[in-house]
Amino acid sequence: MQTTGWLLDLHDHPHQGVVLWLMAEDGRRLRLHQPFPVTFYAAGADSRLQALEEFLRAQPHTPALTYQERRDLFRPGLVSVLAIHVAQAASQPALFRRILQVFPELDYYDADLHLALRYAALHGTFPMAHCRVVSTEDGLLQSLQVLDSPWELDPPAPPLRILNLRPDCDPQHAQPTYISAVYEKHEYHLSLNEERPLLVNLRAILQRHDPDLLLTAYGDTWLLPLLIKMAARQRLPLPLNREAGRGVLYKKEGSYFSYGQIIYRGQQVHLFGRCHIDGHNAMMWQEYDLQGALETARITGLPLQVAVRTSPGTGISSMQILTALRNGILVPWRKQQPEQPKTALDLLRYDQGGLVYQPITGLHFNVGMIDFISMYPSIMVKCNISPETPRPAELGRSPYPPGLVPQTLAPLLQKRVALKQRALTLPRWDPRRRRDKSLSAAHKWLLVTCFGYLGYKNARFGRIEAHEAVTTWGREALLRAKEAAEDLGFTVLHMYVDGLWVKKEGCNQVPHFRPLLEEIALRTNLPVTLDGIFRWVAFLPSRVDERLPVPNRYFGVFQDGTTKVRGIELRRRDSAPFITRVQTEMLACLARAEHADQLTACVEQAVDLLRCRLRDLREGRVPIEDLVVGKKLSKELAGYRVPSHGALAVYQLAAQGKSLRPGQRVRLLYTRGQPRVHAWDLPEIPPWDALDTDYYRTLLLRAAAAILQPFGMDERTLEIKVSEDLGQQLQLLNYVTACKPLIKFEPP
DNA sequence: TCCTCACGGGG
DNA sequence: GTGTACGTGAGGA
Repeated sequence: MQTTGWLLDLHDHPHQGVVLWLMAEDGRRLRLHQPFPVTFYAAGADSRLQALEEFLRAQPHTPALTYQERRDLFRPGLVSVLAIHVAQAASQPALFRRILQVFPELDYYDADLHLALRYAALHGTFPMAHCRVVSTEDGLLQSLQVLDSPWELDPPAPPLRILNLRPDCDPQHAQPTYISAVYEKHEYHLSLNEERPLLVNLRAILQRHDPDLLLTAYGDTWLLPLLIKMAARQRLPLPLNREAGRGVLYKKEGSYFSYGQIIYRGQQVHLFGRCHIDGHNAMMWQEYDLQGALETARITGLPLQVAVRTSPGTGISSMQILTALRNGILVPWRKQQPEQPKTALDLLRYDQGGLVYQPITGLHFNVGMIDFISMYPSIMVKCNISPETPRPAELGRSPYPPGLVPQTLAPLLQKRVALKQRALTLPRWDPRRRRDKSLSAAHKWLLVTCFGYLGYKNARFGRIEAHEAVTTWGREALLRAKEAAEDLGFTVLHMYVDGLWVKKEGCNQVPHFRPLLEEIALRTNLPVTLDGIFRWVAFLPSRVDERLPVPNRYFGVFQDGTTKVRGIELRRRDSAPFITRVQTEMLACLARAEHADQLTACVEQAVDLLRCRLRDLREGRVPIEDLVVGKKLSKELAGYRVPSHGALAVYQLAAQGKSLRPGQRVRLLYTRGQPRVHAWDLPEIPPWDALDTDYYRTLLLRAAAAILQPFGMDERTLEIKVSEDLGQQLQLLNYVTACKPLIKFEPP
C-alpha cells in the first residue's frame, strides 16, 4: 500500500522498533512501525574495552559487538571503538545506564541521542516532512521517501487538526469553573464541577475530531494532570494518546541556568501519536506562535512536543548532531562537567566579548544605522570557524573545507536571508508575511545561540578557542567599518557589537549611505545592511552621572515613522504595563514630528499627555491590572539575604501555601505601608486606596524624564512642570532660569 | 557609601 | 537535555 502524507511524530516501541504517525493526504491517520536497531560506541584502554565486552556477553539480550575505526572531531586520525549494536531502540537507554555504572572511565559516543535524530539522520526525515510511504496491511513500513526539505520557503502545509483547550481563568490566580474546547467552528463548554460528564464529553470530542495537536493553556502544569487524575478516580478511560496502552510521559519541573539568568520550566506532559503544546510552558511561544514552532521542529529534527519546550541551545545542538551523524562523525556523550569557577586570567583571556564605543550623548538628526547581518553566525560560516578547523587568518575567507559548525549553519543563514529578501517584495496584505515573520523569529534564536554554544563547556561541539576567534573577528569587523566610515567623512556616533550609528552633512537618504555600505562589505567580506535612517535619535547619559555616556540606552524615530528603543523602561519586563504604555505614548507623540522644527510642539504635547496620565493615576482611573509588575525570582526564598520586592511577595504567597520556584515570575502591586508589596496571586485584590500611588507616580516621572531628558527636561523640571501647585510652578521659573535654557532645535 | 538584586541582548 | 560575562540602575541599610 502506498500513501502520501506528513510525518506527525515518531516514538519508540518495546517490540516494534519505531512507530511513525502519518497524516495522510486523504485524511486518514496512519500508525506505521519499523524495526529500528541502534548502535553506540565505547572507546578507551584495550583492557577496559575487553572487560566491557565480557560484561555485555553476560547480559540477557547480548547486543552484537564489533570493533571499528571512526572519526572523533576532537582527535586527529581515527579512534578505535567498540560498536554496540542494540536490536531494539527502546532498550538502548537502559543498557547504556547500566554500562555507565560499571565503566564510568570509558568514552562514549552516540550514546544519548534522541531517537528522532537517529531516525532523521538515517532516513532524511524531519517532523512535518512530506513523505511517500509503502507499508503492509498491518502497518509495517517497507519504504519511505521524503518529498520536501526543511529549507524550502513554502513547503506544502501539513493538515494539522487542532483542538484548543483552555480554562476560563489562570488556575494559579483563581479557581477555574469550566474548560472551553474549540475545534474549528465547534465550541464546547465543559464544567469542571461535574467530573463524569466532563470526561464523557471530552472523550466524545476527542473521538469525534481525532485531533493531531492539543493546544492548551496550562495543559502541562495543571489541566492534563488534572484530567488524568479525574479519569483514574472515575475509572473512565480518556484517550489523550492515539497510541493505545501507553500512558502519557511526564517530565519534571525544573530551574536551570541559561543566558545569564534562571529559567523556570514547569512540569511537562507529552503524548504518544498526538502532540501536546502548552502555550504557557513553551519556550518561545510568545515570540513565534505555531508556525515558528513547526519551523523549529522541521529544522532541528526534534519532535514538535520537544522542540517547543526546549531552549534554542538544544535546538542548535540537535542540528549539529544531525550534521555529525550524516557525515559519520562520532557524537560525544554529553559531557556533564560542572562549570568550574574561572580564574581572573581566564576571564581576561576569553571574554573580551563584543566591541562597544560609548555614544556621543544627546540628540542627533539624520543618523544612519548600519548593521552586520547575523554577525556572529556570518563570521562562523565565512571564516569557517568550527572546533576542528584551523584558526582563520583572514576575515571572511577560509582555504579549508567547511567544518561541522559552518556546515550546519550555512543553510539556516541562507534561508533567513532568502526570507528577508522576500519580505521586501511581498505586499503588506500577503498572509505569507506573517508566517515569514514567525519563521524568521525561530531562525533568529537558533542563530543567536549557536555562537554561545561554541563557548559552552558542556556543548558537544564547543571549543573555547573557536568562541574567542568569533569575537576577535567581530571586533575587527566593527573596527574596519568604523575606519571605512571615517575615511568617507562620516562621524561615528556610537558602536555596539554588530552595529554602528553614523552621520554626515547632507546624507539623509538611502543612496547617500550606499557607498559606505559597499566599502564596509569590501573591507570585511561580511554582509551588512542599512537598518534605516533616523529622523532623529537620542543617546541617553548615565542616570548616576549625567556627564557620562552609557552604551545601548537610546531611542529614535526612523524616516518611515517607526521607532527604535533600547535600554529604557518600556523595554524592561519588570515595568508595570501602565508605565510602559505611557512611555510608549509619549514617544509616539514625539515621533509625530516630521521635521526638527515641529519637535518643540511635540515635546509640549508629550508633557500634556503625561499630566493627563498622572491625573488618571491620582483619580483612580488606571485599571489595577496595569499596575501589576512581574519580578523574576533568582533563587530559592531561603537564599535571599536582602528581601527584594519579588521575595516579599513570595513570602505572602508562601503563607498561603503557594510556592514559587527560581526562574518563575511573581506578580505584585506596590502598596502603602509595610510590607511594600501585595502579591497579585493572593486571593483578594487590594482596594485602590491601599496602592502606593506616590511610588507609581515616581516611576512614571522617571520613565517620562528618560524620554524628555534629551529635550532639556530633567526629572526635577518635569516634576515641577506637571505639578498643579502654583507655588511649585513659580519655583520652576526660578529653577529653569537658574539652570540651562531648554534646547533649541536647529533644523539640520 | 556599599551591598544585593534584576535586567538586557536579537528583531 | 542547561551559552557567559558584564554594565546599569534601583532600593535599602
